[in-house]
Amino acid sequence: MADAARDDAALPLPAAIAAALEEDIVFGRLHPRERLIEEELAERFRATRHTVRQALAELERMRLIERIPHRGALVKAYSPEEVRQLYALREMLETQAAALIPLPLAGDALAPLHALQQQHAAAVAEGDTRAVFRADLAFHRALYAHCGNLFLAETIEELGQRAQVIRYANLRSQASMEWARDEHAAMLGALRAGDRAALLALCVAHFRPAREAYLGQHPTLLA
Amino acid sequence: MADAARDDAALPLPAAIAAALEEDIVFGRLHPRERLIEEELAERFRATRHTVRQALAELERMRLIERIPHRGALVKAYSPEEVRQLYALREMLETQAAALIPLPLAGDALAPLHALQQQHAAAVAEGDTRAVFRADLAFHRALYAHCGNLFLAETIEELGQRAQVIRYANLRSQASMEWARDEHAAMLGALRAGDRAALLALCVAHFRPAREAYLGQHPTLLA
DNA sequence: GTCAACGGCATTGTCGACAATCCCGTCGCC
DNA sequence: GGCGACGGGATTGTCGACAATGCCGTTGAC
Repeated sequence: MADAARDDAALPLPAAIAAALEEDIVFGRLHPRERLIEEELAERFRATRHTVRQALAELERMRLIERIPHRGALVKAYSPEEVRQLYALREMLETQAAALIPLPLAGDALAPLHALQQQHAAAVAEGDTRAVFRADLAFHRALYAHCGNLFLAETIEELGQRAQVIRYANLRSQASMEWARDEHAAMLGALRAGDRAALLALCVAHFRPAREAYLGQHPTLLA
Repeated sequence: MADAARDDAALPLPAAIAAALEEDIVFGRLHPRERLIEEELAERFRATRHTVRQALAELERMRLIERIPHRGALVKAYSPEEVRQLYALREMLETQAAALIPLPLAGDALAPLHALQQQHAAAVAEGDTRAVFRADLAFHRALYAHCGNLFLAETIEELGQRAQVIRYANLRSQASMEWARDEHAAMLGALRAGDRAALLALCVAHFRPAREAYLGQHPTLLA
């Protein structure tokens, strides 16, 4: 079990608890199938059980946990086949979205993306994995927001959330974080240059490795 | 405001309330922007406010309503531009899914679909719009379940739910219900014959009209 | 006459306590 | 010795009451 609540004060309490648990799941401090007990969490976060309950509902909405009536909440586990299907859909959507981004991207549209990329790079440099995680999410959201279709962008984000355990398993290796950083930079270059083919290739190449690594590491996870 | 709770007993109470409200929204008994007041609903469904709250959370998850903290729940409204984007994504996903269904579909895979189509046809014959609505949902879910990608099927269903107000605005016209029925039959034919081109054409043609009708009818709905 | 501050009312959000459910070890019967 | 019924303990679900919030009409000052 992980350490106590991080002070993400300022955001509503249930959201803060959900965020903390989300990180616990992403960073493997809570493993698939592990049970989440409301009262324990309430104590850990010094909140009422009611508040914890709301946080669990939020995590269920994000599909990071599964709740079985009268039985409680489990960290969700994906079978290799599910991972393959999830990634197939993500690839299809992200490819489509990348194809829809107007190119070249105007300078004032590029600036915020660039700022996010810098944030990500800084977090990588400091080895602050939590910040890397958040910055990476923000970068990808901002990137696909430019596809011009609100629903497509939302769907991509939701599926990305579901895949978090897989996507961010590599946050333990400095090398792969640096890889991601450099690919982000390359994407910005393609956006600026208006090089559609390069952008598409980068988007696909960007998330394939995580899938492979996960499937290699959990070869026969039954579920 | 609509009439009292329908006896969808047997399913958990919050789900039953959510289903009833869902139908109210789909059939236009609750219009976009209309406010949902917890206590009124509690009285109407003879449930506690707590139960109603859960139902609202469920409807929010389905994106049929919007909840603003301390201000309550509103039936969600879509601007014409949002409708266009939503439909663009739906078209893309349903086309892809239809392209992935293995053809021709084996007989024992066809049978359940056929049964659902019959249910739909029966409901159309009786003019039971509620049943038509439910049967149509079931038919499409079963159809796209055959695409072989769980997540794609789920995503299609979720986006379909979000589009319900648009999709089912035509349930007030007997003619369009009969149209839908005939198209379902044609889809089954294409599945059986293994005619991919026909299947794709049907899937696209099947939901375009609802979009046009909605956009025509709500020409400048601000939002 | 206009505008800002106040206060009452409708509504939503949270709490603590209690009820319902399920898992699992124990007992008794065959 | 195996197996089903029973029951205790842990855990989740629900309730009624109370607190917090925001809207809106009213008031009063300038």
